[in-house]
Amino acid sequence: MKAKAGNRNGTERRGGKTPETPRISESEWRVMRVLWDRGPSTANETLEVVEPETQWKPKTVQTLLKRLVQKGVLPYEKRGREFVFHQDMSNQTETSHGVNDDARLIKALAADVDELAPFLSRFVEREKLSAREIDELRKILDRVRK
Amino acid sequence: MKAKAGNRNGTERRGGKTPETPRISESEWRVMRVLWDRGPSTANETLEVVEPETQWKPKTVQTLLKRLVQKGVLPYEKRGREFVFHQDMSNQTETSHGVNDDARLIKALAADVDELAPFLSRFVEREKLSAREIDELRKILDRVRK
DNA sequence: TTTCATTTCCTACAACTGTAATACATATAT
DNA sequence: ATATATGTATTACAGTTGTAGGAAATGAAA
Repeated sequence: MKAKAGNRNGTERRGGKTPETPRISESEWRVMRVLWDRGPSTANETLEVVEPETQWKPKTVQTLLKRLVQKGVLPYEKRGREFVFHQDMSNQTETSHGVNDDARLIKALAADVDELAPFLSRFVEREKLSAREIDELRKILDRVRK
Repeated sequence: MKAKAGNRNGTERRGGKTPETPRISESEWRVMRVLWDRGPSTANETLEVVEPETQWKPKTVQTLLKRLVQKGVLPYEKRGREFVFHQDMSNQTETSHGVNDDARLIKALAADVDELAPFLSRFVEREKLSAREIDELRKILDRVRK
C-alpha cells in the first residue's frame, strides 16, 4: 500500500512493485468466481449463473468481463463470434496483450488478502463473527493445511 | 447481494434487508483499523499511525474519518475544538444521528466477509496463497477457537 | 447473398473513492 | 480583546464502479 502521490489510475495504488497490480472490484470478483466454478465460459453462461443472485442484465456481465480483460487478468479466446473466457489459473493461453495474466491476478488477490487480514483479525477478536462464518473460514484454510 | 436497479447511493447495494448497510471503502477500513488498535483517537493521532505507510496528508485522513461518520459507522465526541473518534465496538455512545453505529458496522463487515469467503476459498484451494499468508489467516481464526 | 439474431464494441452517467486544497471557526496565547 | 494556530466544513476533481443502452459487426438461416 504505497499510494504515491499523483497516481489514481487503479494501478500501483496497492503497493505492487511493478507498475502492474490491477484493482479488481467486488462485482468483478463475482464473475471471476463463476469462471472458476464453471471453467471456461461465455458471457451468457456466466450471466445464467449470476443472474438469479444479482439480477444483472446481459450487458452488465459483458461489461464486467471486458473490464477484467482490460485489466489483464482474464484471458479469453474467440470461438465463432463469441468469446470464451478462461480462468484456468496456471495454463497461460498467450493473451491479448502477451502478459502472464495469472501472475497479475495472483497479485491482485494477494493484495486483497493483505488488506483484509488485519481487519478480519480485529473483527474475529471481538467475536462478532457468527459461528457459522468462522467455521466456514476455518474450513477453507484447514483444507489447505495439507 | 441484491442490487435493485436504480440504487447507487452506497446503501442497500449489498443485500442488506433494512435500507442500511453502508459500503466501507478500503481506505476507510484502513483508518478504522487504527481506531481499533489505538482506541479513541483524534484525526491527527490517526494520521500519525497511518502516514508512514500511506503518505496521506492530514486532510485526507480527515475526509475519510468524516465519511465514516456520515456513513453512520463511526461515533465521535467533541473535545475542545477537536473530535475524538471512538471505535469501541460495543458501548454505544448515542451518536450524532441517534442510531446504533456498531450494528451498522457489523453488518458492513459481515457483508465483506460474505463476499470474500467464496473467493478466498477458490484461492486457497489452488494453493496460490503463500504459506505466510495462510498461517496468518489461520492464526487469526484459531485465536477465536475459544 | 440478403436478412436476422446475436455478439461484441462504444457510449453513458450518476454515485463512490482517493486525494486533497481552501475557507471558515475557535481554543489558546498575548 | 485580538491575533494566531490549528481544527473542522466545504469544495474539488479525476478515476472507478455499478449498471446498463444503442450501434456496429458477423455467424447463421433463408
